[in-house]
This record gives sequence, structure tokens and C-alpha cells, in this order.
Amino acid sequence: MQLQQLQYFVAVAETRHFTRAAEQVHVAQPSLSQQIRSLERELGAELFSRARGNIALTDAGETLLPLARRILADADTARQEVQELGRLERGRVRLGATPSLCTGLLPDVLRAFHDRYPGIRLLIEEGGSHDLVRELARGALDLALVVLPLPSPSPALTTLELLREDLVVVSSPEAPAPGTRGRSVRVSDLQRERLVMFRHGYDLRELTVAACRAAGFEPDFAVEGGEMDAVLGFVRAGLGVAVVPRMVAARAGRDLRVTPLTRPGLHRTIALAHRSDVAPPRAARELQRMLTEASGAAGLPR
Amino acid sequence: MQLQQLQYFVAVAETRHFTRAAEQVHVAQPSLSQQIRSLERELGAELFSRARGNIALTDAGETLLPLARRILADADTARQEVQELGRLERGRVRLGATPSLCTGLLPDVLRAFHDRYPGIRLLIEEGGSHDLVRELARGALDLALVVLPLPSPSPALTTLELLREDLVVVSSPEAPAPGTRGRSVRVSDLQRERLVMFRHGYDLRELTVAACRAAGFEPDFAVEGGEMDAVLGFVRAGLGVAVVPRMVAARAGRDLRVTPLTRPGLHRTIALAHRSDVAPPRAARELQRMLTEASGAAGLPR
DNA sequence: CATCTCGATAGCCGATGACTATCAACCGCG
DNA sequence: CGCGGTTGATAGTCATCGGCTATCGAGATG
Repeated sequence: MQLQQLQYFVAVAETRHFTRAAEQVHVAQPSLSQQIRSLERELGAELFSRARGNIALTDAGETLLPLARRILADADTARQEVQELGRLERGRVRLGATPSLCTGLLPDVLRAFHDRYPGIRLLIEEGGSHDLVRELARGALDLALVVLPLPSPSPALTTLELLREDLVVVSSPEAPAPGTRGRSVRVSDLQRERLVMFRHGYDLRELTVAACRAAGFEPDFAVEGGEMDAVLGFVRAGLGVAVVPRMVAARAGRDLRVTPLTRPGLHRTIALAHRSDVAPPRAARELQRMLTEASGAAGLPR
Repeated sequence: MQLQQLQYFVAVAETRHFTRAAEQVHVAQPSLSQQIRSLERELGAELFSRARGNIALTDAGETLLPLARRILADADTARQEVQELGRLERGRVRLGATPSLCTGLLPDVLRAFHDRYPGIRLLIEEGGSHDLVRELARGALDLALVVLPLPSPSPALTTLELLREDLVVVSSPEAPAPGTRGRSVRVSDLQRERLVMFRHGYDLRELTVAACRAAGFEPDFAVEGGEMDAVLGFVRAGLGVAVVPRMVAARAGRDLRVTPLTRPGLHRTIALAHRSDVAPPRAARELQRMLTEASGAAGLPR
């Protein structure tokens, strides 16, 4: 039994006429006759009663017809759906990102992506780099925005650097400016400040703590454990200062004092990770492209 | 897209392994690879991510899989159903019969047929010969039990004589026996009787009336218009006598007097009719066979 | 009776799917 | 670090099959 034979069969059943059915399916009449015969032979039953000028379905034909129609319809649907997938009219991207990135780079790009491909569902998983890497390897994510270096690097993952972000110190405009030199602040100056610190899992936490230790002191937390918004809120309220990406600080509005770090300062490298062994789906590749483009404009060069 | 390709595709999707899938579908691995490739080319999308030792479905594959399964299942169902039809495990026979035949020959044969082929639905249409012939020609019936000669014979119908039935006179045991000679009665004797007559449409009505006229008189109806059961009931109640097939009279029980007609008496020829241009369905042919057999035993020879 | 219609048949040809042999990449093992 | 083993891809060959044209044959038609 072949799809083509079913198609021929349905054409004959509909036209009740071999010659016209042959025209309808764009094939010579003998070919169609032959295929119908072959289908009948395989099924072990006549499908049509071939009374001259009065082709009619037999019981077997009557039984087969609805199934044949359904099979052909399903085959059409299959073709349709796969092609829509290819044209990014449908589909899904499962993107992981660290919380700080969700606040920074992501919203604009996701907005642009969704405007361009409204049929693609975007599933965002917010989590620490460690979790994201695991989910990627499990195949539960197509792409992840992570901060380099990865906590558990693996050859199974390919990373593509997107951009390097400066970190800055934010503080309440009402409190005295941090540091001693006004325009910028050194890491060591943070020893005199109390910090508002993210919860465990934020790469910014590890990064900041590591920087303080490298400068020879243990940071002093005024409060710790919040998400990005909470941290900014605490800072705004004057509980302490925080080290955040410049982009986040810029978005946070005017009611925060932003003080850059003295050179070389602190940075973090944001990268896009995906499994090395399988190419990400079309839609994920397209999102990857848009992210690369956006961050290229935003700034890997600098 | 071909059913075979879908089968191969599902096999690979299930085993996640080309070589094992090839074994499962009894084909060499390169053939399977090639078919999958060809399917992918036609659909314009990769169906599998071929990471060594980790074959996985792509989005497109994931989309196709459920449809492919369903298509294959439908194809199986189709094969199954058509074959059950051939083995008379399923199906239907649409049989027409005149009312008097429904009472006579039919019940036993239908019982035997149904016992033997419990999966076949039996649809009986009771009607006058004229209606039955029309329904046959329309294709609304597969077979019809009719009384010859047909009111509107047509080359489009083939008839096969089944048996000749004697007609007898039935009367109430409490009334005086009809006729004058005790053991049998002549048609002309019916002039002195009042008849219980079937409704229009019964061949027995036409036949009896024609016989009376041939004998030179117009029959006198005590009551007319009933079905077979009603007629027998009226006769039993003593309203009059009736001319019915011997087989019906025999079934009607002891509380009816049965008087044969003097030779040559009256007969009717029962035949099986079907369209000449198309062979009846398998199940109908089988019922035809059983009817022929049963009536052969019952009596065409005599 | 000639003609037309329409499905079946015959014969041929190119496409295609299956096979064997082999390659290439990757894995695990010593 | 090299070496078989595994596994999917590739190459080349061949038989099959589906498509085509030409033609037949049975009914309908005028």
C-alpha cells in the first residue's frame, strides 16, 4: 500500500471515472488503472465494480475510502507542519539565562524576535550558570546565555562570546558617594562600604566576592539573598551599595547613583552556549543570530 | 513521502539507532539511511540530529512523529478491515423481500446466516416487488427476494429462481370447510367464500385476484388491507378464508384449517434478484448461496 | 453497422530502492 | 597514542517498478 495508490484510489472514488481521475492526478490512465489493480491485489479485494460507465465502490472500497482520505490528509498536514517549522512560522525556543541577563540584554532582543516570528513560542528558564549547563546537556534547553568562565566547562558545550560588560557600583543618591576620588571607585574602596548582595546562584555574587578577596578583604553584606530588582531596591533605599552590570544600572533609572570602577575595573563576559553535538533547531539558530547581532552592536569590540 | 519512508522514520525514532532500525524493518542499513535522507530532502528539514551514538529527533522530526504513527496505524487498520470484510467477519447485507417471504422462507435462513457470520449486519427491507426492484437498481439493496414474474422486468436485473410454492386456502376450524369436496378446493369454489385479503403491494393479492378473475368471478372481500399476521388472525376469527403459501400456513399453527387447492392449483415462483452489472458484495453472495441451498432442500425440484 | 468511449493490456524505458563494499568519524581500550 | 570496533554515510551495481505510448475490446450511440 502506498500513499500514491491511495491518492489514485480516492480520485477514482470521487470522479467515478478512471480517465478523469487520471487527469486529476496528472498521470496517464493506464498507470492509474495499474496502480489501482496493484492495490486491489495487495488488499485481496476489488475496490471498484467496473460496470461500463458506472464505476462504483465495492464494500471494500467503501471501507477503505474514509481511511484513505484521512491518511492523505494526515500526510498533507505533516508536510505543512514541517514546512511551517522551517519557515519559522511555528516552533519553540527554549532559552536559559542567568537572572542578571534576563534583566539586561534579553528583553529587547526577545521583543524583536517575537515581533519578527510571532509563531515561535519563547520559553525562558532563569537559573544559575551551573543549572543552565546541566539543562543544556540534558537537551532541556536549546540555548543558554551564560557568564564566562563556566563553572563546569565541558567539551559537550560550545560557547560563543557575545559581549563584555563593565560592572559598576550603584548606590543611593542620598548617601555619600562611595570611594574617595569622586568620579570612580576602586575595588578596594568597597572595603569601607556595606554591600547589598545577590542570592547564591548569581554569577555577580561570585564575581564580586572573588574581586574583593583578590583585593585582600572579605566583603561586608548589609543584606543578601535578593533577586536583581530587590537588590536595586535595597540600594535605592540606602541599605548599601551593589556591584551590577552597567547595562542594568542604566536601565534602573535616575534614582540611583552610578559610579564606575577605576581601571581595570570589573567585567563579565557573556556568552551563548549550546550543545556541541547537535545543531540547535532553526528557530534557536535564528535567535542566536539576533542575539549575536544585537550584542555586536552593543559592544563586544569595546 | 511514502508509507515505507514513514515506517523507516518511526523505526529510527523508536530505536534511536539506524542500524537497529534497519534490522527491525528488515532492510540493509544503507537503504534505510538513504530513504530517511530522501524523506528529509522532500520535507526540506532534517528529521534527526545524527550525533554519533546519540540519534535524536529534531523539531521537525518531533512534529512528524505523531502524524507518521497515526498514518501507519490507519494504513494497518485499512488493511485489517478490508481483509475482515473478505473473511465475512464484518460487513452488511441489504436484503429486500416481499412481506410474505419474510414470514416464510427467510427466518430460518437468516438465523443460520447470522449464526455463521455474526459480524455481518443484516438489513431487511420489506416491500412490494415493484419497490424492491427500484431499490435494487438504485443500489440501495444488494439482493431481493421477489415473486416472479416481476412487475417491471429489466435487463439490469438478474433473477435466479429459488423455489415454487403451492398456495393453499386457510380457514377457521370452526367454520364449515370451504369447497364442496372436502379434501381440496377449486379456485372457482372461492366464489362462494368471503376472502380476507392482503393490502395492496402483496403479490399474493394480485395473484389471488387474478386467479379468481381467470375463473370467471370477482372475489368478495370480507376485510382487506392487513399484513400477513393480521390476515391470519382475521381468518382464525372466522371473518373469511385466505389464500396463502403452504409454508406460511404450516407455520401458522394448528388453529387454522388448511385446505389444498385442487390441481393444478395455484403457485408462485420465488426468485432472488440482484443487479446484473455489478457483482453483489461477498457477504451478499454468501447469503445468496445459503438461500439457494436452503430452498433447494426445501424444494425447487418438486 | 460504423463510430466513439473508456477501461484493460502490452511493451518499453528511466527512476528508484535495495544490495554489497567501503569510507569516515568517533569511541574505548591497551 | 595508536588500533580495532562501531555506526552512519557514500559509491556503485542491479532488479524492480511505475510511467508512458500504442492498442485492444466491450458497450454505448447514432
